[in-house]
Amino acid sequence: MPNPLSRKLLSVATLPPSDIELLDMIFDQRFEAPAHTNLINEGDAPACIHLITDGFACRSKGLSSGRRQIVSYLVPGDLCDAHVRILGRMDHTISTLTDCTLVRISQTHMDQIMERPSLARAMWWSTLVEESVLREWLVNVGSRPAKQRLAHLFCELYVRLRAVGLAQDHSYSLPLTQHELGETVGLTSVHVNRALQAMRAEGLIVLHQKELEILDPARLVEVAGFHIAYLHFGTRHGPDSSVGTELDAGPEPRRKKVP
Amino acid sequence: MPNPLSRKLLSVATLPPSDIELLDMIFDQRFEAPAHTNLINEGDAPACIHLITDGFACRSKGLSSGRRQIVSYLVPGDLCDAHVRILGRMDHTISTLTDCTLVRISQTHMDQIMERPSLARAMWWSTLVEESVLREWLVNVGSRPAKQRLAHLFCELYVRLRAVGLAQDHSYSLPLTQHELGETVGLTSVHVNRALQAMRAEGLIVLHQKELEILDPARLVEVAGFHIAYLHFGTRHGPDSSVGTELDAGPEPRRKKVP
DNA sequence: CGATAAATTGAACTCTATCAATAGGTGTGG
DNA sequence: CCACACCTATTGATAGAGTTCAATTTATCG
Repeated sequence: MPNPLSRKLLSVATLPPSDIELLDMIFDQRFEAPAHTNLINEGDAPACIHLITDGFACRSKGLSSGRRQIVSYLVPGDLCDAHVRILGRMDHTISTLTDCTLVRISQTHMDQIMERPSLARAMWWSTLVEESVLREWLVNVGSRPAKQRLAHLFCELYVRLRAVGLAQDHSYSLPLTQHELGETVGLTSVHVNRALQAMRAEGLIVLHQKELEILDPARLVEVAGFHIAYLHFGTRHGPDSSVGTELDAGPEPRRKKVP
Repeated sequence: MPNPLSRKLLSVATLPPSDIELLDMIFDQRFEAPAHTNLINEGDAPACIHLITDGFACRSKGLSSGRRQIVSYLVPGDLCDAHVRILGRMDHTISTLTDCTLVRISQTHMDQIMERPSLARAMWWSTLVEESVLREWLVNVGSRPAKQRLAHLFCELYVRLRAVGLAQDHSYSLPLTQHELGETVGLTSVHVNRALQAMRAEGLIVLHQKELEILDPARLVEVAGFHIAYLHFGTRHGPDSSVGTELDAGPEPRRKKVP
């Protein structure tokens, strides 16, 4: 059973055994954090990096209105801040959503990682994918109605969780409240509730007891307008690009061409 | 008169003269692109990198509904895709918004740049800042009402344009249609129009003939909830962090603390 | 079992979209 | 220089999506 990080990186790059060993070496200083804990605050200049081994966490920014916007999810295998050092200061907060187990990676270890070309490259790949996901989230929140936003989020999570072995049979554990889902897709918990019920009524999904089941994958993908490409699985490096292949709505129809 | 790229990078890092020379060497293969041209399409695996020298461009993603969402602006000094090679395939489209003049940078040149440690670092800094801006845009679209979205966008653009010498005296050229502004902040052109009028009526800004004037900077910043930190100017490297200092609303009041 | 958080429901209200029509600007060809 | 065509901005009326408030029910947890 590989560790979540190497599992993730291997899904996209081929790494020499020595690199994988290095990744495993790092797995000693593990610790737990209860749900709803801030791991790093906006404005901090953190000294070390976190890797999530188990549980859900998120990046978020708080507004003066009291509302907070979740800007990304961190699931097992995700690094919290591989590259903070370059920016020097956090521009957002990282909090656990559920009880998490994490691994702290010292800057020294991180430097060792970045010295290995294939690891450094895989690491950068990972943060560029994060950026791509961010773009898709912006599209989601900026241009899709409530039901589609949720549908899209569910598709993405299915693919991401499946890649780390946390989803099977079109269903996975989604330990978030409707309020948190709302903070993610820019909706009220009340509205999230009603949208979920509508989706349930249409036989798309069931979300019950923190367990999400996708009843009609094909239609969910279609409703969501979900195109897996932005997750960049299996692009360029690895031969194994099968993951999630099944969850995608063919190519986007071309828009009116710009002259 | 320095070139826009080195100007931008110098604002955050100290570069040896040889690095600056290298950046200037690259400035030969310049070309023009008319407004509304796609430079790179979603799905492409581009062979070279573009740098904007003059004009506005954007990254966007199109939906099957026909709507497109602009996910970031590219202004002079911005590189279109420093690191596409790592992902291999574009997950979004890059188009000009106005007539642009660009510089094409070959992969060879790019490799040369990335071989210089301080340039590579500055380059990565630049893409991490882009990611930070993306997060802020997500917050903008996900949690702010129409007027605030526009206000926030105008603040950001002021700071960014000023950093490359394209804004003075709280005013700058904003050569976008209201429809394009809408595509940016997730609103209809009609609604953008009304929001702009309201802002004008309140004495916040005037946008006329593609020229934006900020009438009341302090209040605009306050309305927008604009906090300059996410642009990461002057963080860590350079001594010159004065740029845009004046356009910021003090620290965000702490939210209710998570236990 | 009681206490607290989460989910659900209904009604009223707000913001934003849609539709449709008018006015203003800009550029082109005659 | 004018007239026409086209794009952009503006306005009004109407509909829809999403929010707010408040109350109720259902889970969850010690």
